[in-house]
Amino acid sequence: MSDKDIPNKLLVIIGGPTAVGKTSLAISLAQHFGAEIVSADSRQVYKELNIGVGKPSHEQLDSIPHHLVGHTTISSHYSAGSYTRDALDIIDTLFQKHDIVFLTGGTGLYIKAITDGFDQMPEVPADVNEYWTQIWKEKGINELLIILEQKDPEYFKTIDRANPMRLIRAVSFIMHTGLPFSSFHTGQSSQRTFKILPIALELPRDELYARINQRVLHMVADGWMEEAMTLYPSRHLKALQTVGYKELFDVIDGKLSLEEAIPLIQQSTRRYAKRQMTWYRNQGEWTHVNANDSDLIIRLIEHGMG
RNA sequence: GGGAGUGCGCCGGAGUAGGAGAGCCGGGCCAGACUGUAAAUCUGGUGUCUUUGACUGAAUAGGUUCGAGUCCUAUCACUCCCA
Repeated sequence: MSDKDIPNKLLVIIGGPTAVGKTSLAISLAQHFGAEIVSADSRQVYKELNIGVGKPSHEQLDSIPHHLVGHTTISSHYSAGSYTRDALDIIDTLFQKHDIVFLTGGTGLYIKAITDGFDQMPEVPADVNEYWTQIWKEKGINELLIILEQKDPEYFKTIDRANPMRLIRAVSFIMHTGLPFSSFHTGQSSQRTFKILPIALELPRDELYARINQRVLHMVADGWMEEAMTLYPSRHLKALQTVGYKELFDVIDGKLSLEEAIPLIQQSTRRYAKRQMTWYRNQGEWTHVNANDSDLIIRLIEHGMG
């Protein structure tokens, strides 16, 4: 497909680390351009998670249509794969009535799946994954490495052999489908029928870290602890393997006081933000813009619309 | 005022019967990886320099010794006990 065949549809992506100000900026941009917002956040998808994941407020959600926020539940097996299907569906629908759609959120992999696409491959049922997770816990990482080396020597060569999550994924896939995992990694990127403008918001490190520290205090003041208590029975679900909730569950368990937990939550949030910044620096072609420079962003979008 | 103890790299811990170490464990921080758990998971670095190596370093200043982080003296800081 050549450039002239691509319809004049533009997906504006607002990325950047947590607490940089994506949510409110995306809302004002969407209002400015009369558009709607699709979220790309692996934790805001759950209806049970609110305060601690920085979900937009009711007021914000009412001010502009949002998609993929709180549309699933923590007991589902939601993943990057399910997200990709859901998001592409919604984006296509939105482009039927709009020329511009905003995609915003902090989950780099989810955004990458939209921009570059995933290779098509069969689904692996959750219980297969759980089975191999159990094997890993009981027998260790070597058990997985042995299988992988036998069944998919190609992938064995390239995989990070210290990373249990990746190994569990690969072995689960291979044992379920009977096919080598690597045979599905064609690396062919999907051709989208819309243009993409990826903007990564950034702030000086000191400023961002100060905002994070402040935001954690606000979340606690807004009742984060109470939210954590209602979710405590679900603490082993993967949706609850989330910055802050882990620490608050320790408070409920009596391992920490709330006063001790707060600096720890601020710390793990800063570490999370750092990992995100690494992603935006090194994954994909992002235009880096100061988070306060909305004028520049508007000009970039207008230019992108052609 | 008297007594006891402890002092090393961003922090905590372990260890050291004179042959050492820019060393160990954990944390922090910095940097990195990333195609279905991704707020997850994983990796590396963290005295200085001209970096396959070299140099400086164990509170500070001296001393003993072939050799001192380790022993001695003084000083400083902190902790505890007694007044």
